[in-house]
Amino acid sequence: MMKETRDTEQIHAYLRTFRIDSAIPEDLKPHLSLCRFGQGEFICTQGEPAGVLYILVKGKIKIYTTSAEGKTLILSFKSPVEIIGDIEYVQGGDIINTVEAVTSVDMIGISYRWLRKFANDDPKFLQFLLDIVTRKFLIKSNDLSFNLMYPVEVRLASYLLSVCFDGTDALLQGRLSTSDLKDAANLIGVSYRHLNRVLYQFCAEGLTERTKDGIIVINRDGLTALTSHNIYE
Amino acid sequence: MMKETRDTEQIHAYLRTFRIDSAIPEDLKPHLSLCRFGQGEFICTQGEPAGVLYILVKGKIKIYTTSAEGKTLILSFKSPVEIIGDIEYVQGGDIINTVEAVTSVDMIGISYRWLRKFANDDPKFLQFLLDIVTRKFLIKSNDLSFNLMYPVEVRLASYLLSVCFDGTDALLQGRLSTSDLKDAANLIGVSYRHLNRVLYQFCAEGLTERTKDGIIVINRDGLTALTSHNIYE
DNA sequence: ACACGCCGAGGACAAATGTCCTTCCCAAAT
DNA sequence: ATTTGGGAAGGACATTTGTCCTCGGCGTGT
Repeated sequence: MMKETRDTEQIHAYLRTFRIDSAIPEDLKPHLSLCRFGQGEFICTQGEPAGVLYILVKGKIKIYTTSAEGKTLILSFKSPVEIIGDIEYVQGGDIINTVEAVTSVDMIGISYRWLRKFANDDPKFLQFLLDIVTRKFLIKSNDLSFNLMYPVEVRLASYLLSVCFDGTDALLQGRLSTSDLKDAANLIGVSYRHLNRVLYQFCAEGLTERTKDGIIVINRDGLTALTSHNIYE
Repeated sequence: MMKETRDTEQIHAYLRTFRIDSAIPEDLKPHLSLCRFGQGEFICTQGEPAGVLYILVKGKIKIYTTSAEGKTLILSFKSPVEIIGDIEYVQGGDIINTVEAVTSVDMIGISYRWLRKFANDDPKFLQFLLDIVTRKFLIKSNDLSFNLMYPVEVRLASYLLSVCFDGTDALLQGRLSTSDLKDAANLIGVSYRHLNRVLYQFCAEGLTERTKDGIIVINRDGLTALTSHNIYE
């Protein structure tokens, strides 16, 4: 179902939009392709061999990991611009996490084969990667500290805020469907049951409100007060 | 109390030992210095401006973060070879975490000033950094999943194992002092009280034993069984 | 309209974890 | 040797979080 094209125009438009034009060596540019994934499709699967570096340029993806026991844990949701497969490219191992398209998604794909040939010694490109990976590290690092240091209440408030005024879903401002909430619970690392309890609290305090099919954030400032300065991502 | 020298012999011996000789551009080599920190000394402090990249070549360090509320969380212990200040170098921000010498410590220090001048466009060096940072990312990523997916019991068992047969402290094989245990609790993100409870369990099951000033790991395989495949770091 | 079935919210209880406090042991000081 | 202080272990209780189950609403098919 994934559709791969070589729409050079489109690809370069994306590169310009996200200002990564200059990070891509000229020799590499002919080998970029544009990949469109449908909603729910898998972009890559944990444990399989890695071979393509993707740049997310449109849509929203979900990244999660599956433990040996089969438990699944959502690690993050990402919007453009984001890189997938960078870690695997550098380390040379199998794919670490599963990535799934939440909406329909456009990605620029670059085969490792061409990367090694045309980009592996290019300082601009390496600096670009380095910037990306250090950013990812910082985000992970914050996540980890945040999870260990703060109670569910704060983490949930923080998460609600992060999706509430995330420009990408302007239509649903502050609105979360039930399935979103389930994902939130998973991301936060707490049972859905307990998330509901905390949500009950939030509603009682007038911070949120329940609707037929989810919740709405009513009092953004109230939630902000809970998280003070610590924001997810 | 930190002592900085230019013992070229020693520095190059270290570089060779850890096979990072080839990652350092020749022009940069004259600007390396050897820094010795005493036990308990701070190598760098969260929030201060960053200026030096350090390579840990001897001794053991502790990395921790302090939250806005003043709570402190141990992120990791590290032995050679490890890089400190890489993220800050790439991102250009202040120091992210506090790093403290657990034992007396030798580090090779390189000023950002010289790095920018002699290494910033060097593919070998950039690849070296990239390798380091992706590794760090993987470790963080595992930590995060591990913490969210497994109960304290498993995390503690895993941690005990990781320090038990970590060659660096061969003399204390499987022996943990009380203060080590406090650190362990902090690292795992659990109260010391609770860690003691779990430890009580372990002792009851014959996995560990209490001594006058700490515990000893008795049954390594038993602990391994608990953690199955998931190992800290 | 009615019956059926699914799914989500919340109740009830159990397990995990945190907080506070008491007790006890050991080491240093007198 | 006695005292004293600090620190560590464990008891008691509170809070958080998980598991399991029930109930009710809503959509679907007839």
